[in-house]
Amino acid sequence: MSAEAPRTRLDPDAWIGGAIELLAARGVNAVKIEPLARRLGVTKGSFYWHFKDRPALLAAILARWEERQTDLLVRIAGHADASPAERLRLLLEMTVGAYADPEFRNAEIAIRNWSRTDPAATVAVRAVDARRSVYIEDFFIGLGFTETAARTRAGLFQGLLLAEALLVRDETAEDRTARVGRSLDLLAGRHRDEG
Amino acid sequence: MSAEAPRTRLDPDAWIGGAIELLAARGVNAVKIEPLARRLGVTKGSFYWHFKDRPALLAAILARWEERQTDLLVRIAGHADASPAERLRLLLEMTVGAYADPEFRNAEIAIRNWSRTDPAATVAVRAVDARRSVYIEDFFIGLGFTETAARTRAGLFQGLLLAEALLVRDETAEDRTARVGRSLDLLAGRHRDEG
DNA sequence: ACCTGAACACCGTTCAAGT
DNA sequence: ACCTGAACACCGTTCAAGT
Repeated sequence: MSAEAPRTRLDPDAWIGGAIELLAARGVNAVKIEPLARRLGVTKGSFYWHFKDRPALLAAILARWEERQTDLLVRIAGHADASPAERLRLLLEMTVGAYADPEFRNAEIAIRNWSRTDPAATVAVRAVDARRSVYIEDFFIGLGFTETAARTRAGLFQGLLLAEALLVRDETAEDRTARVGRSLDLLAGRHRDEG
Repeated sequence: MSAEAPRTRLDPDAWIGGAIELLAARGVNAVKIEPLARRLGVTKGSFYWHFKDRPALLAAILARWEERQTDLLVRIAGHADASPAERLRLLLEMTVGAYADPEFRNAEIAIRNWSRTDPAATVAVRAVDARRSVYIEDFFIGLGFTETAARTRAGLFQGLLLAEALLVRDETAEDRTARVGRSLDLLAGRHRDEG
């Protein structure tokens, strides 16, 4: 019935979504109430209706990230037809590759660095890493490695995950894909790269 | 001749040193003029005698880091008696391990995250990574791998470097050392961890 | 040559008041 | 139920003035 311009009325999710965009683009410290309010078309005072303060917003971001990472492992588990090696590749591509959730692909490293200085972020990262570790180790055990060997290789896989997210490389997309493929083959015990 | 209390008079290096402490402890965005001035016992106004502005201080930090990383590669090259595998372990330990320069050990990841949002930091990180890559690849080539295989393994080694710097693990120091040892053995082509 | 002190702009937080 | 607007504290930057 109303003919007036749509008044901007927000819910906490809208603030969290906007906050994650800022986080991914420019780090935790760019997640500021006033610029965020401007982006959302409201005054900064209204933020405090939805959240107690800035730390409460940051906690909500972490909760959303943890949820998403857990979902991801569940989704991969759903690929009943995929081999352990294919699941590893899926995990890599869904975390840092082309199939990664764009909302979080760039947020991953921002969150990881944030965790160096904020105990709340440390807890979230530790939880996600621990879940990933168990998952990845199980893959390698599924490939026939001993528990010790699986832990070693899982550590290297997680390193690869981080390196792909973090390192700036002068490399074409094809070269990257090929190199990642050889890396996974190496970790999985095949040695196609030796030739 | 003067009997007065030592007046606090600083040079640019003193500001850079204090800035790196803040960077390592709490990230780039904690490198703020006013708190830094307080730590150094002067007023913030005096900062602008030594530096044009905050970006100029940040640029000086990056220059110092690049210098240090280059020095590190040179120092390792000086270990004429060390095998390629031992050099890799040295690089790892001097970058993230117990032998790392304490001024920069914690700054490493802070700088890397910083590079996601600041082009000047991107340039510095890219330069350091490129130099490290060449160096590490040469180690693997020295171990008898083809260029392609060396590049693959160098990528995994850099990942390991990042993982050790970044990941929060529930692991004793002994377990960590053993796992890192097995990781290096695996990358170097030995397979002691299979047993 | 280096530092102080006062000034102004920007963001976090609060809160009384609006709709 | 959600938003505005004004208020106050903190940090970046400038600059005239001190020693």
